[in-house]
Amino acid sequence: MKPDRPKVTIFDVAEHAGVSIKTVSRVVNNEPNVRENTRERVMLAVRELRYQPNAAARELSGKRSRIIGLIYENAEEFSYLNDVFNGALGICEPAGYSLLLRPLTLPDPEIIDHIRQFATNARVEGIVLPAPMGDLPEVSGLLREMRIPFAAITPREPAPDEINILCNDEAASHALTELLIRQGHDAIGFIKGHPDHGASHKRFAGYRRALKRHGVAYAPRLVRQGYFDFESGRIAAGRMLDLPNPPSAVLASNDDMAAGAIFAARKRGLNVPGELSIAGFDDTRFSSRIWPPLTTVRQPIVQMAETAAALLIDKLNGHSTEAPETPFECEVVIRESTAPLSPA
Amino acid sequence: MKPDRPKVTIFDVAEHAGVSIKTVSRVVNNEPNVRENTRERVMLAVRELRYQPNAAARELSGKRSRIIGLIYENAEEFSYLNDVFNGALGICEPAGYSLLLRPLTLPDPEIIDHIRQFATNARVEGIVLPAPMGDLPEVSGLLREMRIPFAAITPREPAPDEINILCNDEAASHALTELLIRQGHDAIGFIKGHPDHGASHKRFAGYRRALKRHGVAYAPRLVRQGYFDFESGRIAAGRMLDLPNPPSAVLASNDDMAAGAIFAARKRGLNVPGELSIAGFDDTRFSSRIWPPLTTVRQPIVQMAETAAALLIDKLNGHSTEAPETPFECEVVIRESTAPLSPA
DNA sequence: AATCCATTTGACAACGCTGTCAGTTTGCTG
DNA sequence: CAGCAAACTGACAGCGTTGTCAAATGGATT
Repeated sequence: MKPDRPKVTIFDVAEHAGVSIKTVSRVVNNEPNVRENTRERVMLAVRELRYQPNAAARELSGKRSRIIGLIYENAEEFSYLNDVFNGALGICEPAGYSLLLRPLTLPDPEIIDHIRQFATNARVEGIVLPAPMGDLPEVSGLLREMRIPFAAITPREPAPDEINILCNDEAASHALTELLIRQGHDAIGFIKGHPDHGASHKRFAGYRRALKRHGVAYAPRLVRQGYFDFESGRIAAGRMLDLPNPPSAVLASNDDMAAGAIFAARKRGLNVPGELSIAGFDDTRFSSRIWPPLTTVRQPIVQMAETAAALLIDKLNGHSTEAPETPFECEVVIRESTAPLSPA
Repeated sequence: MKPDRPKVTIFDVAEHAGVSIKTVSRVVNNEPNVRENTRERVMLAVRELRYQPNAAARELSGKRSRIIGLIYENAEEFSYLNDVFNGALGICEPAGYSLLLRPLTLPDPEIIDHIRQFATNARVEGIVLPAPMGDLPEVSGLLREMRIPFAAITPREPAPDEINILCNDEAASHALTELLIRQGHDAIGFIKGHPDHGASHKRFAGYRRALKRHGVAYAPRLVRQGYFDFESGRIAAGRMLDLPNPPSAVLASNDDMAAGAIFAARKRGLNVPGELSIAGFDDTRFSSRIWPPLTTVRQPIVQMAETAAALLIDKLNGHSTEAPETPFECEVVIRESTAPLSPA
């Protein structure tokens, strides 16, 4: 059942190198106060014997599990999770940390218990909280109370001493809206995101600011509530399109809803972008693969997750957390789902 | 930095219940030979003190890490991974296991070292290998040599005493091809999948068997090599469509390539399904959200991953692994990307 | 009541590492 | 070359469990 290879322990290395186990420990953990000469001798023994420290013993003795948790909403709609996983894993791996996933289905009345159990049972040292987990006050409150360091990836105001990774959603949304206005659209529909996500509000704010700046009247009838999923986008867009004076462009708060909007347009025989321009947000994997390819906003999710993990690990290791307080930059990606307002 | 709550240890519970620590251990681990009376007393103490066994100590002493690894190909194209994660996590969680992810970028010349390190360093007890990891002989060979139990999710012939989860790819492909033939198509293109994936061969075999069975001539010019990604599907389909006598239907070995095929058709101004029927395989999340929604084959990935994890855990716990030797059933999902051959 | 097993319980030694602290060596200073 | 601080090194005690094996208990049988 278990590997047969006789386990090499710290004692074997110590003997081989002619030092005490403590010295081996020092070398392996890069602690100071070891003569260069000695260090090399130990390193050699480590390599020759292929010594791999026993993680369980380390944890038991040193109180460091080297495990980081990642709690996420288990909604299949949020395709950005893959990027989050990849980014975080890419940092944890070389830093000697393991990443433990914990999906949660929201809303979850027992969320507190679930997280508490995850934190205790899986003995995680720190936790990464991609949106919308970082937006939930009960979650961040619990972790704060449990004194478990965490890094939230969400556009909320950074709390003091807490790691918070954000990007300029508001500005990107502003830019995207501006693009549509410049293309001649003046009846621009907006599909809001899930109200519990910080990003939803930022994106809506950018839209409104752009309208105001360019003197386009804000029409509440052209704003619909969505929930970041395909279906809600399809329904919200459908309602707007069935209006007496439908919009000539629709801005959805994410790509899933934009895809829903395209679907709704197609069902009504509308040509996109000829008769209706549609833009999304996120630049998910399939945004460029549906027809027409979506005009959208690309966020550097992988980098954001990398930064979250890196800062968290720094913090766990007691380094001063030099948070980069400038938000990450989003980028408007113009594809074929948007076009200048046709004279018709 | 760390939770302040004073840790409750097995000693506290023992004292509280008036028994020895060993008895507490027995109760907590559901071992036999404890008087019912005693058991209840201990359980009570456990609950009152909210005792949670220390995983590191357990592992150090008992040699059981309760960690399962999941090694996967880090190709963003394989959206079925989310289902695999969810299925496996759903089983591991309640069984008290943690799931550790290990993405690998293929081809990886150092794959052996990477896996060896993952297995040792992360001290996993067993490993889940979704396709195409289970298809790589060096991977299964290494795990066999290291005596690490694994569960492969891939359509290969089950090795004796090894857990192998598969579904009837071949039959599903046969059914899908048959559907197109019944709709009047007799020039049906086929885009093969990545040659290193067992599924590719099964799917191609089903296609050929259906052609033969219905007396449709097999035309090598209508078969192109793809690699399961969007781009390769787009290119392969493009080549076929540019042929003097293009096919009236194209069957792609997965949905990403089918999406690529739709894209290629659109670029050439072809109406799908009016002038070209396209079908895929996998029923990924966005298959029903692109236009036209894809006719495809749905595999019960979540269930397959659940079964893989469950059987693996059974094996780790020494239970007889009653492998369900009947493959899982795929299901043809008919949507709007396929239509009867138009008389034109 | 004495005897004998089967069942139940407990004492104690691992498990492999890091923290503590004391002991040893080294390199300077005067 | 003694004297001393600073730089190294090592002995040993935990960390919280489980495995081993001996001891205690209880019930059935003489």
